[in-house]
Amino acid sequence: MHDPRVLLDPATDAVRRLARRGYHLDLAQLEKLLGGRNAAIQRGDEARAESKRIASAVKNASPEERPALVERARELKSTVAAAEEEHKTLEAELQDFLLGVPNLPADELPDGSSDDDAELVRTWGEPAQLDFAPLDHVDLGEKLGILDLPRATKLSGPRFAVLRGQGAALERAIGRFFLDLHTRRHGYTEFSVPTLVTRATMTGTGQLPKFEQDLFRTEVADRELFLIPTAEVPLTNLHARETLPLTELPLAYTAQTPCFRSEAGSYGRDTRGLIRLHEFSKVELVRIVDAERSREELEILLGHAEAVLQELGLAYRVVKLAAGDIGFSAEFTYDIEVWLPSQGRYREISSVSDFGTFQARRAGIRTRAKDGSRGFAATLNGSGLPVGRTLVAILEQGQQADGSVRIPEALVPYTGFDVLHPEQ
RNA sequence: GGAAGCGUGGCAGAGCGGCCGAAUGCACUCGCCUUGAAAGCGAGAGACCCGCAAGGGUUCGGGGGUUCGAAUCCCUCCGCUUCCGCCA
Repeated sequence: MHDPRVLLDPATDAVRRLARRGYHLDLAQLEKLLGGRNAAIQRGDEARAESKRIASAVKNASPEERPALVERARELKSTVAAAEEEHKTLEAELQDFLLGVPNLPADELPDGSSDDDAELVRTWGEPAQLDFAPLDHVDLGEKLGILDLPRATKLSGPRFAVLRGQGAALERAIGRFFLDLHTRRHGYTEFSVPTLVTRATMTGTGQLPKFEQDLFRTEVADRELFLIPTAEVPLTNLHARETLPLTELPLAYTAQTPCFRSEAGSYGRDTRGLIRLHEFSKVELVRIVDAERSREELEILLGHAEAVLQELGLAYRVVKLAAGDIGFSAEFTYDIEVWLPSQGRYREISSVSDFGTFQARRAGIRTRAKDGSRGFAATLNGSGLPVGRTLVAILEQGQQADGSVRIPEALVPYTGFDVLHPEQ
């Protein structure tokens, strides 16, 4: 959420910047809502101030003047009530308006609105030259006996997966490897957090109110809870409505959680395999930092996500997303894309974003400097990494002519095996 | 699910319907002292909103009510604690 005054400030250039992501900002409407709200607050405050003066005058008033004072105080009550009513209405309208305004894309991002418009930052590792036709992860997984999609569909419908035997063990190993790397080498604190959260929590990070159709929603009795689409939601909101001393930042948090996504609107896309599921496991990285330093922190975070792929020896590239392609709450996003031999191209495996103070304003994550001055923190997050898509990359990049798959060396201590062999 | 109790500032903890935004202690900030630190001494400081400012308003779990006036009285919701039941 934005500070309305910042949006209205011509120096912000908000209309042009939001237009880059296809959002039309109605400045006139915003001005009207803000002005009306402030005027109502003023009126209420003035009337209330007079009430207070009268109230304290009453007890020292002579019996003759008392009735007039009490009468005047009674009148003021309705003035206050009316002003408050108007304030409440306009406040709600203003909030609705502001909650729907996306974050301002950073000027450094390329123009455009699709992943084709992304700008290549760097590539790492060489896509292996295979002297055989590569299988995709579904065929590999089935031949190896570690993946059972038909039975997943039997249990839950499309877009779910069952991993079996060494496949399940591999998933567990990958998650542990990620967490160990981030906690031991990158300094993250590991959390175990709820995967069902309230509407307010979802609003804090920007999933609500706009993207309810993307979420799984539960309702038991009169209680409504949402399944998290990413651990970003609980991790970032851990400090909602808190004031953090600047000296305690940056905070670096990580958690492995299941992630639930409705994938509404992606019918027919990536219907095969583990790429796009309603439920998948992911290790998420969240940083809560001094807003002054957010862009530097983004580079640090990106490095942490990249380190995972480097440790695994998986070829990937980093791209800077186009201004029109970044998420609602983001102002700057890098995507990390991993090489998939079966598709002959790079596919997104991690998204690393700087949200500036956008989420912090929604969630109320404040900072206090040593001199007492106050502000909002910046929040960042990145996948570090999703387990399923990593498994896909490991299978596909590690496949050999005989149908076996080499397990990355770094993972072997976690798996206890270094090769997966096809079942006969 | 049943019974009882409790919700005050970062924490602990006072608080007669007006003199309470709220005592006190700890923590905090800034000085002094010290080679440095601790201790000690002194000073300061809650948060949020409107306002260029002066200033004003809100805030004692949330909401509603009584009253000219409520942290203080009433209703209601929420949360927490303890006991019982059930349960992983």
